[in-house]
Amino acid sequence: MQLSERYNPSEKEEKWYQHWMDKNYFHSEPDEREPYTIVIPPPNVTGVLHMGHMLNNTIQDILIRKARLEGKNACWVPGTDHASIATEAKVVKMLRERGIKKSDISRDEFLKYAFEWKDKYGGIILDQLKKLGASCDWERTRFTMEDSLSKAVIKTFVDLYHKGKIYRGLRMTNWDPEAKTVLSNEEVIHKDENSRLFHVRYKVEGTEDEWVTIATTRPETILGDSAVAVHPKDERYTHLKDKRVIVPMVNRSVPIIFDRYVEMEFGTGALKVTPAHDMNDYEIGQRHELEVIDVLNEDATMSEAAQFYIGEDRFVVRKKIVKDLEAAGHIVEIQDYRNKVGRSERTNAVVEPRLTRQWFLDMKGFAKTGLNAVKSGQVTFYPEHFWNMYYNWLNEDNIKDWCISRQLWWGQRIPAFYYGEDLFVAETAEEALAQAKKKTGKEDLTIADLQQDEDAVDTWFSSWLWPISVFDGFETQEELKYYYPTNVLVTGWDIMFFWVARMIMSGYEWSGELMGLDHVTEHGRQPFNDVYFTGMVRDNKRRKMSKSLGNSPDALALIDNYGADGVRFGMLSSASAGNDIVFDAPIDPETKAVKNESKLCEQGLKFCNKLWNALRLIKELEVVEKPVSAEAGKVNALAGLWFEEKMKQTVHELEESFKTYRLSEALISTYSFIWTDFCSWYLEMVKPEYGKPIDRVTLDRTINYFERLMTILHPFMPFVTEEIWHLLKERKDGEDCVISSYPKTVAFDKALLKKVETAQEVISKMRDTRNVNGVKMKEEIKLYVENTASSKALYEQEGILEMVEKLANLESLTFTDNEVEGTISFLAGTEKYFAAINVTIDVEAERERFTKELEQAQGFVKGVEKKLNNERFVSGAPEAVVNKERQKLADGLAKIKILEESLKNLN
RNA sequence: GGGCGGCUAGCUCAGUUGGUUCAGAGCACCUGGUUUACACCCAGGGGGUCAGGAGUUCGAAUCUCUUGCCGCCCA
Repeated sequence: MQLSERYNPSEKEEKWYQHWMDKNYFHSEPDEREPYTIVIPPPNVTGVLHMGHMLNNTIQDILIRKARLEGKNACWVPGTDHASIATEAKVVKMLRERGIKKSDISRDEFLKYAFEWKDKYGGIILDQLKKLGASCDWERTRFTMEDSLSKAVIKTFVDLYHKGKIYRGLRMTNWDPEAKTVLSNEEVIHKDENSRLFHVRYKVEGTEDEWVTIATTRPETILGDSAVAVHPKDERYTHLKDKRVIVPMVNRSVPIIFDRYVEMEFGTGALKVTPAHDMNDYEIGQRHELEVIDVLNEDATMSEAAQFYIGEDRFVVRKKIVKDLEAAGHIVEIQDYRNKVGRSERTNAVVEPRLTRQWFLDMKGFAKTGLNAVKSGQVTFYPEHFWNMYYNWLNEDNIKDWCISRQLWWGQRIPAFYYGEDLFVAETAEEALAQAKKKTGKEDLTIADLQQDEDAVDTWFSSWLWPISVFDGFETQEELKYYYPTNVLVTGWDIMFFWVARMIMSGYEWSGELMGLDHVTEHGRQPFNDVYFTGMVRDNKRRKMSKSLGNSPDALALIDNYGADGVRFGMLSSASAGNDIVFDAPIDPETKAVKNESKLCEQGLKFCNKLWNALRLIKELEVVEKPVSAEAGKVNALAGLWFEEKMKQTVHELEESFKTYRLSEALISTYSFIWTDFCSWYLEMVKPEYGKPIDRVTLDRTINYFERLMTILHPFMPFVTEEIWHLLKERKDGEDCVISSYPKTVAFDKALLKKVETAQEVISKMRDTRNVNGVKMKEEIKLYVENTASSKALYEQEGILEMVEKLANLESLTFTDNEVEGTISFLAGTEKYFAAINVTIDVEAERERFTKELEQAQGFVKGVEKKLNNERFVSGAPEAVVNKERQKLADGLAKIKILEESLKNLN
């Protein structure tokens, strides 16, 4: 067979993905096997694949593919969430381009356009996941706005309302003036920004020239001031008790109030109070029964109540009012200042505190449940320390009620119906009507008399149901009972509050009601047993990679350049759980644009090529029935024995890594097992001399090992392993790597591994000796080993001697009882070797080398002796540790003896 | 202000209950090698006071305290 010189990912990957799809390998139906379930943290329907998705979904795919190989019923449910704010913005934009204003069309018409948009663009990210190799059950693809999932949202809303956990109230809320909707606290991102602190003086009422100076970063809100507050203990202001000041411009007389909230050290110690536009001022206002003057419209332009600048934007007004105040002599000082500014997570607009009437979910009980789920171990976090962040948010001192209503159309409409002052919450208008009739006694009421709430619920109020709703769990529990609790949720820690915490809450809220007490008592109420938090993908300046910063490489371009396998390797090899990863995509110094290049991904591609070349070696060998020589037979047999044990050892290590989600570690172990142990040692052992054939038994065994390696590597690099799997031998229909079987963990022969390791050390030392002395690898040389009990024991293992001869390219390896004249000696293990090298020996250099080694050995022995002479160590440490120390001492002493002899012989 | 995480080789990071010469990997670097599966390669090599200090222990990169710097979460 003729194989191309290099592995070419692009031509293979599409072919195999299609093959897996044709075979329907990713589809899962409940059966008698143990399930292994993952629900995807639904990406945003407006999203395109970015580095975070690649990391996150590579991890999920590794876990799900491994479970599949282990014979479990692996089910990975994909899908998207409807992302109300982001999508509504996109749809509004699309409409604008078509010359349609949102305000001119009805809610239903708008939704029609929105679904149209979603059908066109909403699946992009899922198609991109296929390029990455994600083995999702695509038949199960769900969307948070589809019927069944929407019904679940409505049902749970009504349920929570009747349980008394949802209420409606007038509160200070976070207003996004761009999206024109309220936000939850979690959707506001606070960051330090440069601003200015303005010191403005207000005249004390009834005086000619007495002033109180306040400090503010938001002078435009002065127009809505309804008091000036000072600290009751602030002596600078005690004389102003019961006095009033005049608010500049609007000339409103407002009281000077005394409130302990005021920080005396900050600014001038006097605080302007604007209850309508600041969370804290609102509270002060309530305490002192102050007037609430709302000077802003919903789009953050000045309202009629402001009296000035009506209809102008708040930031424009900020500049104008400073000028006008200055002209009127009110500005005392302007300082540069840094303060926290809250911006909308989605639109980046500066969030405006605003008094609005909204729906809230009472979080007290939920928070307790959420905490307990993790504390009790029913849900386990990886890495553990994320518990701290979780606790911090959920503990009763910090938890805030969740504002769940949004002033948007793209989302599930709140099932609340108003009739005058009365409110009816029901799953359908008909039910609400029935309630209304009962309550009012008016039998002739119709649906048209009821007014449904205009708002939609927060997107997260639908995605928190995801682990249940993707199985249609609120309608029928058959699938839910099989797949729930899911095994693991893989997500970035930045989404801990949005998803992780709330999914846990909803899981505990409804799993029992849905599946019955007996069922959840046995299987658990938690939506997932484990949570694997990934880190954020950052650039080399440690900034989070994002589209807006332009510092993220194009995910698909990376796949084009290195293959999905290469990219998966690159993503994962740098990603230990929970730690942020610095991705090495370089920046073009000229264009300043990020290049779609990566050293890590390149390493992945090179690895594919290494595998490919190992395959080429095997495929191009000529085969005979018997080994070409007795020596070859012995080496091949040893290679087989050894590699079998080495594989068992590696599988054991991998299992340990997987258990605690150390996937990066697992990949590196697999990589070095294949590259170093298989290619550099095993294949070199069994590889025939140039032009010679290989015997069939060895070749078959080698193919068998290679095949098992492909299964082990498959979860990490699915495409190249499938390709090689098929080229290794003829396969029957359906005999594919993706569904092959993963090796089980079994005990392995440590003694044999140790012997081969020692032989490898001899070979390395011999190679080094050649290197140092400038002896070519091709030149065969004679090597002697001192005849000792331990060297005898080593070479009693059949094949070791032949292995050393072959890989060190020796003419012979023989035992000797004496020092061999005119040779260069070296130590390997506790054995002394003499290499008959045809060079004049530099006695001084040799002496130096031995002396250095001797000093090292003496230092080592000294340390060990100190330990062993310590009573408390010998009696206190475990016996195994003490024995190891004794062995170390013996080995060290033997080494010293040899080195001393060598030095003596030099003289 | 409350809390969390990090500081280990030039760079990016591993190091699991303290115990093997435990100080490690990859990249980068240096030396040698190409008719031989692979130069996307092979064989070797150099390089670290484990941020500083103190403590616990027979024994500390690992546990405790403390100082410094960096990053993050919450207010």
